[in-house]
Amino acid sequence: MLASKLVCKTCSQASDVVTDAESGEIICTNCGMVNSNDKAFQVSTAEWRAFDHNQMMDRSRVGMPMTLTRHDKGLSTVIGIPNKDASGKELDDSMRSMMQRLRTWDHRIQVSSPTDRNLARAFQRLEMLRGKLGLPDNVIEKAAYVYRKAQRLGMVKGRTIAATLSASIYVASREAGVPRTLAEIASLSNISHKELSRVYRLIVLNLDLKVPMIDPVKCIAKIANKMEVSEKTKRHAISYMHNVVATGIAAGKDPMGIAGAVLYLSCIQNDEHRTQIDFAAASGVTEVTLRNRCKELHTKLPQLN
DNA sequence: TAAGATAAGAGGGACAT
DNA sequence: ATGTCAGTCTTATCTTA
Repeated sequence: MLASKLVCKTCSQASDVVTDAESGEIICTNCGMVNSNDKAFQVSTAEWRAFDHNQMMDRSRVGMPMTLTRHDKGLSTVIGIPNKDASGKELDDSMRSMMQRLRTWDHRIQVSSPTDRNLARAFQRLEMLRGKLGLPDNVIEKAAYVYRKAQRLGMVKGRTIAATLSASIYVASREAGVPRTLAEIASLSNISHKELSRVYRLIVLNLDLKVPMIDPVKCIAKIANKMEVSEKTKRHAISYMHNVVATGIAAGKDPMGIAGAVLYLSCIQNDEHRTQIDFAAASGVTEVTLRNRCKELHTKLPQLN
């Protein structure tokens, strides 16, 4: 357990907040509020205030910020390589060999349990995928959190780390409202779409998550950026999409398919000629699906076409 | 060459057994 | 737990303009 001073948003007290070292859950010691993310708390700013350089140096808290994306949450210390003592003098032979033994154990203790080894490997992979997928830090942290929980529930057993991790990333990006499709994540992490979606459903089920619907308006923005359509068309498409969502046509359909169709029709209306093939590729659906969505929009919302 | 149509097949959710 | 069914999406192929 790690303790720090935070302001709980539930009881508004600057109380001691305890972080569960296992799950990363945050507990307010004043009102007992348990939260799975730190949005319910804000860092108490009072003790950070500094009015001159000396105070600032005095009050700065050194060290890396805590992160869930390392198996030890980035809190461990490591015995360094140079064989020198604190004053910079070379160590004698017996001390030198002792430090070597300590280094060995230092390393063994840090990544010792099977759980830690698993997490270490998973987060190594997470770091690799972060760049490929272009995901912001909050999504990565969230993914690490979801993975820890899944791991604790024994869900990685019998499955690959890669699949569970990728599913965690998908969950995290959905929750953060960053549109990434299952297919995108699957192909970048070299897992089959099928396996990924299976693990994803399992995680949602076992962790009892309520993953929000992907915002179709965000999908519009994503496709529009890829296709480099004009600002005017984009705005047209977004207002169009609001109408579509209001009628409930979008329910049960792939939001990327809908977004692609809406954007395609908006382009036609604004005399921007693009092919269905291009839109299908940018949306990650087939032309047929795109056409079907277009047809539905034509029949169900004729006043907007 | 782009768009439209059709058919077969896969995978998953809802529901009953 | 297992099977069935309706609905969705994909792939492949052919036709139309």
